[in-house]
Amino acid sequence: MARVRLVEVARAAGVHPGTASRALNPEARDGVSKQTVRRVEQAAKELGYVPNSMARGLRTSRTMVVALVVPDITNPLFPPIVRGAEHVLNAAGYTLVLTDTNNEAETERDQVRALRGRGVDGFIVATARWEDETLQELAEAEVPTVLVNRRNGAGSFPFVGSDDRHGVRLCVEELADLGHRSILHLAGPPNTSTAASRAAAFTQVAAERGLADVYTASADSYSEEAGEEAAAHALHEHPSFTAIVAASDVLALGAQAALAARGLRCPQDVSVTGYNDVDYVRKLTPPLTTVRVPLRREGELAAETLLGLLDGGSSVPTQLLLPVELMRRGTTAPAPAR
Amino acid sequence: MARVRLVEVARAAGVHPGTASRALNPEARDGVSKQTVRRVEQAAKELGYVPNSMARGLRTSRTMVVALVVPDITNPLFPPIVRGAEHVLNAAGYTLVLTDTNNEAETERDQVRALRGRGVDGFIVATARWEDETLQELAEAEVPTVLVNRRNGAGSFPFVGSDDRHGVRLCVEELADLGHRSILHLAGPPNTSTAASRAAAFTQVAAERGLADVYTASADSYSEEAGEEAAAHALHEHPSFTAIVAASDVLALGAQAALAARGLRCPQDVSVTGYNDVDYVRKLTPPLTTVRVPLRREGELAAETLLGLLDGGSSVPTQLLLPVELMRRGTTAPAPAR
DNA sequence: ACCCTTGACACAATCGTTTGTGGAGTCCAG
DNA sequence: CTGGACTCCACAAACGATTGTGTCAAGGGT
Repeated sequence: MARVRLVEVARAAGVHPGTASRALNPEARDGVSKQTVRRVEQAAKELGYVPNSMARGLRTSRTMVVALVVPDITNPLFPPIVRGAEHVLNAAGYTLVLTDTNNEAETERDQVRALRGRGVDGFIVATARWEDETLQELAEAEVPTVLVNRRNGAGSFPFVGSDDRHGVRLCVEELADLGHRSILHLAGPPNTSTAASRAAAFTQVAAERGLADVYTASADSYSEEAGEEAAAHALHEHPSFTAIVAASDVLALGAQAALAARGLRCPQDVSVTGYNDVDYVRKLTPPLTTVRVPLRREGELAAETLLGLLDGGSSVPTQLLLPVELMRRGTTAPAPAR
Repeated sequence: MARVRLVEVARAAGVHPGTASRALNPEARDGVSKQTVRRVEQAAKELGYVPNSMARGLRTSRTMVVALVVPDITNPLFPPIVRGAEHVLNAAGYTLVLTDTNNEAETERDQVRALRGRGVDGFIVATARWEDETLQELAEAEVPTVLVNRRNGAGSFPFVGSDDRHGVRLCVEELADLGHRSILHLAGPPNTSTAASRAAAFTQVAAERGLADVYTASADSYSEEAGEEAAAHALHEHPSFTAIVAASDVLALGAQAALAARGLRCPQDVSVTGYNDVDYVRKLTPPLTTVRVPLRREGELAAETLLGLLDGGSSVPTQLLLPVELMRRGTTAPAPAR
């Protein structure tokens, strides 16, 4: 059963295809009589007409497709974002293509180029590095793009993220209130905005609270192994820490592994906080104290922002920071007496 | 900077667009001299020619896009599948669109229809129910489709999954070997193939091992809450169980919750096994004994199968069952003396 | 010397929409 | 009764590729 085309609908309604096209398109329905619109719609419904989006795309050069670029869909940070974005995109008639860059700048570049060739209308990018050539390409070509979760240095794109500084503040203050004076910040890889702003917030808040014995160690990536390694090294140098503020949940897990390796208990000996409140960390024992980030909402807002860009034209790049919340759980406790 | 079209490449190479098209297409390169092919390729590269996939799609009615349908990308079961599928699809020049049905049959139907309208070349479906109208529609329209993880009753599509029966056998035998005689099977929702085959395997193996006191309880969905409820109910009726074989990891978590609610410890009082070996269950305390399923491989194979369908035409529907492996961890222990 | 084959390319139709333009009809005012 | 002003629609040209069918020349066989 071949697909029914616009011509058939037009014939059934006794009008010219062009007229049928306008009748079906709410934007252009002005020049068509109500009568005709009804007849065409009727015919379309009866024949089960589904417009051929390639023909349409060819003519209008809009595909109604947007791409979402993530480093690794396996990382529980991203599925909620994907979900949120897909939800609002679908509602607006867009289709979401997901692309997983495997955390490699090169694959990312290739993927994005391929997608551009496919005529994708816009990008939501969750992989931004601080210096990011892919994003630069997109900027130069003026491809509608919005950044989510992380941003780049150039700052030429709208960005939807969360209030990193406040999140870290919550952690540090909580720990300070619990009596901790000697705190390690386990930061993310330096080429990411999240790592940078969280680290900056850490030193600032530590200073505000008069914490003198603080230190920042950077992990090479947002992975448990990198976290463990960085934490182990830092703990070796500065065994005095009684608390660790990790820049992400997986880093916190790495930190806990490093503590365990040194025979330190969490939270009795050393408190640990995570970041993101990824799905499962509340089920661990002890459940991880962490900062809840509204990931799904980020995805939704990123999509909405992109939609705005797509039909509204370009406005001033928005920078949207969603509020975060401290989830007090089992990995934080009063500083041990020494 | 407008995109360069085939005409421009042709002009640059001094040939007709039609010839340029053939020169660039490895399939049709026969009727073109090596000389010309080289000139055209050269020109294409210099001008940075990227074919307009909509124009091409309109003409060839192939979009080089396949859709992957998942119930909930937030469920850690699916990201590895997505990843595997995307990997092989990309390598073959295809683009993957992800669609999350939110576990609702109706959204699924709508999404699939919309995607069909978009001219998607094929589907990989991970949401199959035993009786599935969406799949029936796809079958009737003869849309290239392969099922992954779960299959439907009709069996009209190729399927890539894992050896459910063997996985359950491993669990039951392990528990029997540990001395358990009274085992509960916490099954998934009855309209899924995974639930059915795992439950069938359970009763079969239990019979083989001469286990008399066995019972199967079905959860309404693959969710922790449903698992807890079903397990709580079963434990209320049959307090004698010393082990639970859950049909999925999240169900196992639900079962553990139900045990805790009754004041029973795992594994000292009751052993529990999960299924799938989803990413984080090994980090729980105690780490979950479960069946490892090669999810990523499933995704890869599903994609390969679909590719075969797409250019090879239709062969006999394959049913591919990957081997599984028991991960002995902390939630299984010898049966307590009574 | 003639015809036929064959290789290499040009030509033009085609995929299914959208959209600028023109034309037929109607209505009302001058 | 004529001439605008409208309304509603038909016509046809795009969009950018692919592909069946010609065409032309060169080459080879007899």
